[in-house]
Amino acid sequence: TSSPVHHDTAQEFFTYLNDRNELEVRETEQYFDEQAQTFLADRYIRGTCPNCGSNRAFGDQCESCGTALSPDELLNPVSTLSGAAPIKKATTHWYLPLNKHEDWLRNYILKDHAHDWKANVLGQCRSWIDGGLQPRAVTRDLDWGVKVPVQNELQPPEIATEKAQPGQGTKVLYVWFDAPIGYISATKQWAANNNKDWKPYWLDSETKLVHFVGKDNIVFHCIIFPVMLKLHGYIVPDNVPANEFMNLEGDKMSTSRNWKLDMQDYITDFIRPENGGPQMADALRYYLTTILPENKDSEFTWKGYQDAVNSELVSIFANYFNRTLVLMHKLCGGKVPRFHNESADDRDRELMEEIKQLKPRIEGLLEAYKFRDALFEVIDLARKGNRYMQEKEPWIKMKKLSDGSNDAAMVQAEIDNCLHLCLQLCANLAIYINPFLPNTAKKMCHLMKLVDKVRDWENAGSLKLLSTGYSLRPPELLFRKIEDAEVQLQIEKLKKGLEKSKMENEQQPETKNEASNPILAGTEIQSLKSEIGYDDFTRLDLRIGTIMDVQKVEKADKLLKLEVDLGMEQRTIVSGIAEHFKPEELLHKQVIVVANLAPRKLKGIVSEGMILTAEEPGGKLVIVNPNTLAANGSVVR
RNA sequence: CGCGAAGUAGAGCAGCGGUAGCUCGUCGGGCUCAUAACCCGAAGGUCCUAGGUUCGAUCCCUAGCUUCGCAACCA
Repeated sequence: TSSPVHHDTAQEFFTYLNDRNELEVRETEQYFDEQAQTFLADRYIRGTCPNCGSNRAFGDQCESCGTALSPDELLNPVSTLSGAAPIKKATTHWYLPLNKHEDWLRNYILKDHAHDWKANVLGQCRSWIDGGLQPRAVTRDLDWGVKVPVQNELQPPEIATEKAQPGQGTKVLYVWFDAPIGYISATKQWAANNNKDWKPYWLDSETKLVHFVGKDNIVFHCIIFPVMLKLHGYIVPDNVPANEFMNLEGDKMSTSRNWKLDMQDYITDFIRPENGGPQMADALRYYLTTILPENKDSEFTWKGYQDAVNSELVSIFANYFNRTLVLMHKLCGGKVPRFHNESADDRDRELMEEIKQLKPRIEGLLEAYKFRDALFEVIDLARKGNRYMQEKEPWIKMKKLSDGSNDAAMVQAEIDNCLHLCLQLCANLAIYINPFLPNTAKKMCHLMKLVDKVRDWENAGSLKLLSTGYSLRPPELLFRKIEDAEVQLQIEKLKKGLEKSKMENEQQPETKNEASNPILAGTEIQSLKSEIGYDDFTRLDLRIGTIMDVQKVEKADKLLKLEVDLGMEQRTIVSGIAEHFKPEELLHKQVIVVANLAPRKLKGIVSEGMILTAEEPGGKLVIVNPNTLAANGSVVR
């Protein structure tokens, strides 16, 4: 989204809508925090509720009485960023009037797609639409991002008078508006690179647009982006089969905490030629597909990975392929035996039927976005192959043959038929598995000396993929197994990474952040506040304290109630850090306390001070504390 | 009482009014061509809890509990 193509596309998109009056311009007075030099989101403003008198109401809603508010109604507003009283400032923004499109959205989602969208997606959308759609601002006052392509006539008046500060000078497209347009600009770029026309991909009604997203992304892809697309005359999503979340070894994945699967590590440990080769990428693909969180959150565990790979992918699928090829070399001299139609029995015909019928079945599952089930069907076909072979027992028949059985011709025909069918099944498996495990399919075809074209989906179900007399390469294993030690190693690595990130965070704040949008990278470091005098500084009374007790505050996600020993006294401090620290992590830790901050009630508890934390660009909090133990009550300056 | 989704065998998941299923794991047996692989069989479940509707509820309704998301101008 930082490329010129994207900037052009996003600006064109904006201009197109703006020129057709599909956007509303509103000049609003918004609260502005002079210290933080930023306009304040409703939620960043607190004050006294005009309804119940609670002094902890937010700009949009009072937590105490539940009344919906607007920031203007608050008495004594305070910025939660700096603690200062914000001032009012005029600013102009463009809004996308989602409310005007409610009827269209109802038809589009709740009627047209009532039966082919997933329940969680429909539920989420219904909740949004029924909740009343509001115009959404598509621009923001920032000094980075895609500039709003409009001349100065709509720039707010304060620009001329105030000295230039970051965050004031320019209007940019707000991230959520410009990010999905990235899909379009990416298409343009790709088309340019490949000598294609990008237009049909976004304009032809035959094109099917499908967004594969996580559950947190549903409303953007189902409501907001479709409205934008419709207004610009582009096609709208045909489906948004949102997945739930995948966790890792019992905890949420997090880049900043190093609790993640690192691709580079996986490549080093598994995919390097000496460690398994490209098939091991497929091993990961396999496991990930089997735990796809299609209906509920799922969990990646290395043990689960090992089990899935070893006992399903290797033991059932790859082993079937391997034993077939080995047996063929042993019993049929490395060539595909002929199929004796006259000797075929019901069991043979049953298997042939199953091979054929799998094609429509998998197609149906893929069309319904049931990838997990589709892959299961492929493995199940290999399972059927194993069963078939077990029942036919060609190796026993071969013994009979060498023992000088009387009807040798018939026995030979049975062996031929069994292996012929097993081989055709192998070729089919390569085609069926190709959409899921491409590297594996490729290797299978290589071993069977099949050209790339054979892997085309149209060939699935055919029983004539390998012709009689065709000689095949000597068998090679498709995958290696995952050893217990490797699983241990990966888990150790994970834990070490977590420790390491903790250490690093304690020593020095990291600069990397979790934002996926490149525009956000490196730009979240807050600009400096305005200069203050030494006197201002001395007004702060900072003290060393030790946390003696930690409790979660009831019915509050973010609050922890801390008992802090300040030497001369013990203070109760309520801090909004529950999402970043577990109570036991904080117990007995030293902290720096703002000791002379006016007491304040939070969730009914009087908080007598504030503990200092550092906020990293990614939003992660780090406790600020003395390098070595210091006496409680020590003055910090 | 903000909204949505989820809670089913040790684990991962299907099912969604009529004898509770699948994969893996466990146990027992068979086979030996195959990466100790394959095949057959068995054990293992108050289908979150409590009420209700029904001839009958895992499934429908109500309430509650737990988990995860969304909502607080974060895509």
